Amino acid sequence: MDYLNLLNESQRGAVLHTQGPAMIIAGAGSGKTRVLTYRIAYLISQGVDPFNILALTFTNKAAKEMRHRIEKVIGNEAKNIWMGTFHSVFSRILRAEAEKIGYPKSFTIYDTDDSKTLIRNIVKEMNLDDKLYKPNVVLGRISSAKNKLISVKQYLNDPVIQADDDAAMRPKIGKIYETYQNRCFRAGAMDFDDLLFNTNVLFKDHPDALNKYQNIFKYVMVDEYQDTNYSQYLITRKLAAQNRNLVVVGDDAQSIYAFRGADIQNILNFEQDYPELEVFKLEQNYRSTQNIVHAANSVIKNNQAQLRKDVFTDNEQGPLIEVIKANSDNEEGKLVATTIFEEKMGNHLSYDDFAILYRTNAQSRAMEEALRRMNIKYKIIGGLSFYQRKEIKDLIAYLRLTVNPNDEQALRRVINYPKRGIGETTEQKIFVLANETNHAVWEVVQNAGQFLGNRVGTAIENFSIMIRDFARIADNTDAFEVAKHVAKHSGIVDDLYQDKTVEGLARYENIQELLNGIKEYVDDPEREDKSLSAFLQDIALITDADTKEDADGEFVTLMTIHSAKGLEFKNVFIVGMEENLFPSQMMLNSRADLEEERRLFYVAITRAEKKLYLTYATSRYQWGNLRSCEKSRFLDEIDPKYLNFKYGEATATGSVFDRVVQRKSSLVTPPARKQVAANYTPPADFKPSDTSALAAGMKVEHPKFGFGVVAKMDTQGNSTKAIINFDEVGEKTLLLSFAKLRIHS
DNA sequence: TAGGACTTATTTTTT
DNA sequence: ATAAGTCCTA
Repeated sequence: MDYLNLLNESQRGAVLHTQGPAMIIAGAGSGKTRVLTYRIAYLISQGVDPFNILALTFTNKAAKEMRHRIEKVIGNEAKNIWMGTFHSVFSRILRAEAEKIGYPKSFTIYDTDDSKTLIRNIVKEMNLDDKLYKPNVVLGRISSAKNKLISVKQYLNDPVIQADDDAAMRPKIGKIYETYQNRCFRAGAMDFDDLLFNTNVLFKDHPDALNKYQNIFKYVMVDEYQDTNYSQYLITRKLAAQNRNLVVVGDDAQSIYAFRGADIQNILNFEQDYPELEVFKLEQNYRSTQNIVHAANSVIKNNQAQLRKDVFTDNEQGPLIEVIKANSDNEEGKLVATTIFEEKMGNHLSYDDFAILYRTNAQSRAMEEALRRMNIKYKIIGGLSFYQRKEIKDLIAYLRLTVNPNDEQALRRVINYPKRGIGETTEQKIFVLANETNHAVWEVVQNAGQFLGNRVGTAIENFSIMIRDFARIADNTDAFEVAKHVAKHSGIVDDLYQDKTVEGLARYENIQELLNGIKEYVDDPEREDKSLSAFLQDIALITDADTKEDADGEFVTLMTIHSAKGLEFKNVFIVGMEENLFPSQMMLNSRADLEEERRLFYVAITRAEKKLYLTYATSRYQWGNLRSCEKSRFLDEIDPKYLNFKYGEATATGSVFDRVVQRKSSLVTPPARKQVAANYTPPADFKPSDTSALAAGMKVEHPKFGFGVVAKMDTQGNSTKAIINFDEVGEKTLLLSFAKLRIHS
């Protein structure tokens, strides 16, 4: 039990609290994770079965790390603790209980793209204005309803909600929500919010199931409690209702997910629900220097809404925070890269000691370029993840369809990829029929022969046979064997192999990498369920931030501030400290929004252990054109006694001006544009000739291109092309079966 | 039906 | 800048 000696008084108090509700208010860097891990270790040492402990974290990464640390203290038993994100834990539970609420066991999890595409389809089907009903807006509305546990029925019957939507000129959102929900259900699919929503449904409608999990999860712990939404709050409240052993850990100053429905109110609710609760405040920061902690405090005190808390540290004072001004986003990148290089060399540091944090993913570009130029190894967390690449999504769509043929979005994606002659018209027919008869699309596909022409009918028939064949294989083998088979027999690999360009090769390799990943998945000796269905369930909830920590060598880490939460680095650069960027333009409209941005800044500052750099540029490219920028108001909120100002040297070479001049001059000579077809008007009596005997040297007339001479004939299989030199528009290659030509010789 | 040219929105953050 | 969606032509 010697680890108890490593804790300060309030930390120890929290660890030793084993029975009844508790709230731990943990300031940044106050040893929160340490408390959580020791508390779990302590529980187990007191005889609690690890199977009875549920620890909910915010990211998979946090869960993995915590499990690691507990393992170090208590060994293998740590594997038996239920630990993960809300989404992953409850999707596992839903998988086991799906049939109780009318979903198939192998339900699909729709990602945000699937949801948006579906909404786009629905808006179109309903003949609504897609300018008004943008997928983002509609999905946001639906999502926030679900996070508040507002069902379709409640949504449609709530006059306040209707008034809101009316006022926003979007009265039909309720109807879209209804259709969306029906379509998801019909497809056997849940979106991210449904995972939590349906867990609530399960617990509400099936007391036996609730009871079962109440008995399993005798000890419940929630990390990052300030970021939970109502739906999550209710799940934990229900689970803990019997044993009341609920411990939450949070820091109101680090609440940065209100945009996703997180509700600070949950902390206040917590105190009402459990009047007997014990509160522990962890206020000593062990992570950062005095300068950093004080600077962070001076920022956060500009917020009105906060629980007062005094974060302090006994650490050294440390160097001042550097503020660096650059003339452009590229120069900003250059300054960051050179600073990293010099710091590393001068102080014998590792690249692992550096992180570059930004507000938006788009900012990574300039940083990457600069780092690459200096040969500094880096790793980007987040952004477009591996699983969002087209070729990966294509293969995954086949796999999803294999497991759940009703998966509408997957079907749409691959029904005609690779090309198999099932065009848009046919696709429309199928979907319309499915909607009219309220059948799953797959039913329609399987009976497609009855209402389609021979040719298309056969194509669909073959497609359907192929998928059923995949499904049969999936029943008998593990995820890797199926995936390998599918990659080959779906035609994806062949299709990519055709493409010999660099990008094509990369896509081909990505497929290989996905297959490797699946192989690794099934080879994991601790993996119990190696089915394709289990694999799909798992990857649906994985983000790039969680994937492989391929530790080959040291590297600088680049990520958004949001994904940096919970992490720490010796040296941190917060880049893009500019108005409209950080704070984001979208967050300037209300005090609450601005305060969330400020908390985000607070989170960013407190990631740093030793040294912090804040950089901004006076101009930056946005959507392809140059904008000038002002430095962020947040810079002025830091007490200047903690700051040291530095300016990027605006040298004659490489400054932003060169680039402007360059851009301008390239505009002077507009890029050679392809000649547009001359507006040749054919004579009234124009009549295409029989072109079967067309040959090189013949003179022809085209209704649009005018007169020309056949340069060359090119027959490949059953398609014949003619390469013709037209007098007006130059050389054109025309497919003979389509081209209307009159022969003039 | 397929492929290319053209248009349009997107950049706030994530499970 | 870029990607995705739409329109047009053969």
